[in-house]
Amino acid sequence: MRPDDIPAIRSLDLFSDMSEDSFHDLVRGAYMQTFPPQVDLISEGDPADFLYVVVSGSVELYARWNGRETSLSTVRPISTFILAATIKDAPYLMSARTTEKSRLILLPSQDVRDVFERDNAFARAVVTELAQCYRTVVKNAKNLKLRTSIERLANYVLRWSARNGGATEFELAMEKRRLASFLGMTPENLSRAIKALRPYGLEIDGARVRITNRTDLELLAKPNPLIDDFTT
Amino acid sequence: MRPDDIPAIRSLDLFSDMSEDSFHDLVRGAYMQTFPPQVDLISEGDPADFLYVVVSGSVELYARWNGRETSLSTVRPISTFILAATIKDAPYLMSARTTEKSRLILLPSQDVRDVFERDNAFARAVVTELAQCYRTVVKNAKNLKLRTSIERLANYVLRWSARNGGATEFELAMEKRRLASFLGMTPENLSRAIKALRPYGLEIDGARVRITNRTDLELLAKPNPLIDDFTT
DNA sequence: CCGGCATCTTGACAATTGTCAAATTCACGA
DNA sequence: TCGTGAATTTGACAATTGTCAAGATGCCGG
Repeated sequence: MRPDDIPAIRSLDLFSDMSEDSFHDLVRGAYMQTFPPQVDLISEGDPADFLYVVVSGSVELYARWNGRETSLSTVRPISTFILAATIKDAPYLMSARTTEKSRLILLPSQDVRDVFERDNAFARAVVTELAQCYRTVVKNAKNLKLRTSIERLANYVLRWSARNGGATEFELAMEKRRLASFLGMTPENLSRAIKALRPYGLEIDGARVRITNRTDLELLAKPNPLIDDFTT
Repeated sequence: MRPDDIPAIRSLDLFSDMSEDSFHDLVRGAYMQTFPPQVDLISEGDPADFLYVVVSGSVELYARWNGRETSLSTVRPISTFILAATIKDAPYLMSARTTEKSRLILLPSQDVRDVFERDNAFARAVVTELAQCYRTVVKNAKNLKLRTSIERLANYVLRWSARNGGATEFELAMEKRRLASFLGMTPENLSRAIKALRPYGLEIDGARVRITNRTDLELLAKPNPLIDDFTT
């Protein structure tokens, strides 16, 4: 593991409060690895051997059933994924693959569980992290069940605009195929949703997003902090 | 609070490991209350003033947006709800109402957070509980995104059959309107889904469920532990 | 036991979303 | 720069799901 990655992950909320000893125990058995794009990291159903930390690049979490596949989330630096499976020592519920060249840290799950048992500050940090994850998935479920695909797209764009400091123009963070899957629709349907939103003040040309009329777009999207605000 | 409710909630995984002192601190400020059916307990967006424990009856967690409403889960005895909001001191993401006459324990959130800070065993129990909640919602999201409404119904029935010890005949645990909402469809669509499953070995007459051909039903439902097994 | 009301079911229809095939655009390596 | 293959878009169509209205059923209180 590169020496300069240590302070980077140490500063994560999940690891910042724990004792120096515990942190040392955690990273002692860890290793860092760089993966090319589109590499399968884990497969749903596998035992949770590692807790992963995305240091650079990005990782897609997805799931399969009966020949169908859906994208559930994208993990960006610097954060961890599959913490719940690691702590519970349960099989992964989601598969993971890199979407681009990515540097990952792999922490052996047994070490994570050992430190979790010993270090109280770490145990509390895990709570905060899991509570955050839980609330994010609940918001996701609300988004899926309460909104049509056009509404989901409109709100997705507004969320990313907010994340970019309220920018009117920015780039899509993933290819459209993946975005469609994440939003719970087909790529064809996403194309049509994009066209349908043009009269409501949204233009997407390639990866370029332009909000031409925020008022109209918000009137249609009706963004709601209890679904769209990913800070609370 | 009735004296005989104390051992009942003390035996919950969430409370069983904590110190006697901590438990006492927790229940000292708690109060127990019995509510009639269809009483609104909390509303999404409200500050998380209490952690709730369902002692008897049942509570529906639901959410609203833009005039639409969807049922997200049903909490049955004995378990808690809205633990994540309580710990994070964040607004509720879901509303809650009793579905029947229910006895609930209300633990002031501040007390829960205080004990969480002090009692390490409790902090770890919270982790286990939250990890469980998280994985349940993830399974739910997979169910919604990967399956059609008919498949969701078929798997719902098989899950409840399993929960009833593999029974071939049992009663629906909620009215159809609520079930439809939970499964992400309209009541009309649920009616049709029920009819569509008759040739596949499922009969639902009123609240009575009869699996007449488990093989065919499973062939259609393709149940999967990574979506349908609520024990892992 | 009956009436009234909510739930559930059904039919007809509309909207949404998915599927398939073909055309077009785009990105990347030779 | 060009060619190749993947991604995206479009059109035509089908399947799924929702909406509305009406009728049937079931439950509860008087």
